[in-house]
Amino acid sequence: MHITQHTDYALRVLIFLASNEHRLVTIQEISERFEISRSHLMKVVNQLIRNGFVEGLRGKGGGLRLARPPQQIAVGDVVRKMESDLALVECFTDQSRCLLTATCQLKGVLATALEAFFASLDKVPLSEVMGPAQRALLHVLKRMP
Amino acid sequence: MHITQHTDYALRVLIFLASNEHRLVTIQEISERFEISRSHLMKVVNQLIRNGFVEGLRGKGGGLRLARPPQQIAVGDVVRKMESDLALVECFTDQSRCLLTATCQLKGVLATALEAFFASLDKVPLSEVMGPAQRALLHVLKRMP
DNA sequence: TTTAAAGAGTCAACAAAAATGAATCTTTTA
DNA sequence: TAAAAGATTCATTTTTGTTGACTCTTTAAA
Repeated sequence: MHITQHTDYALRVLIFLASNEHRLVTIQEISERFEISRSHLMKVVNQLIRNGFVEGLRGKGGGLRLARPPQQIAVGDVVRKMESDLALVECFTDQSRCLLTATCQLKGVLATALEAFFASLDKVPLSEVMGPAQRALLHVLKRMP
Repeated sequence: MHITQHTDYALRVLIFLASNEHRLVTIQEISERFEISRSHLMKVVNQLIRNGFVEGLRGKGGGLRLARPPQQIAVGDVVRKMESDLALVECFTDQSRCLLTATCQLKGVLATALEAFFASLDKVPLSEVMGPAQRALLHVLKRMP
């Protein structure tokens, strides 16, 4: 049972962007801050952009920002979109050759459990994993003109 | 997000044993039935025995049987015991070097979701994943002297 | 209209984890 | 006491995930 580091990084990038909502942040900056190689991080960011969580502005003076306010981004959604392979066991796929398939109910039971996992994560918006200090900052900024 | 095939096999072995509660089943037989190598399956069975789900009787005429009736074995318990590494993300471990650690609440959120996953599996006893036909057989056998 | 700053994509190398099975050892009971 | 069962160890192979170099494309500022 693992979430790929890819997904882990994605969440951290989002948290970082949420903590810097008032400005554009470059991949360069994040890669330095998190001590991850730029090109590696790029792939993570890319997927975040393709999935509509982040807006990437190219060209001089460009950078990244959240596509929506952090209150409207559910952690569950991010994990679902970033984890490409959610087949918990072989028999989730079409080419299963498990000899119990006909009779066993395992697949449904595991699928239900996976839903429970995501349902739990869906309840949590990005703004709630940011940490108190950063969340407070978010409130202050909202009041500013 | 994956469960290892190891765990998958473990569940299948248990289902098979539950479907043959009235007799001893050898690893040999299971390996033939599931088309898995004997020595590989052995490791799975071994772990099942060490965790008290299965009783292994050695020597001539020996074999395997469930240590408890299938109604008393929760799927969640099996998965928990078979999956050795339940650290969803790096920061679950002690040596985490995530630079957000101090402030971010991700760890707790993911841990809660993982609990929800297992809570869902804990509700399901082995007897419920066996398939209707086999379960019916179980009832009949219970009534026999 | 050029240039530099940004993201996008491709590719190959590397590392870690999981799966597999051969060979050998131990226990036990018919 | 021999044969049938599980137990253990080890090495190999396969798969998956991680990493980063290199090159391409876009775009806004100078």
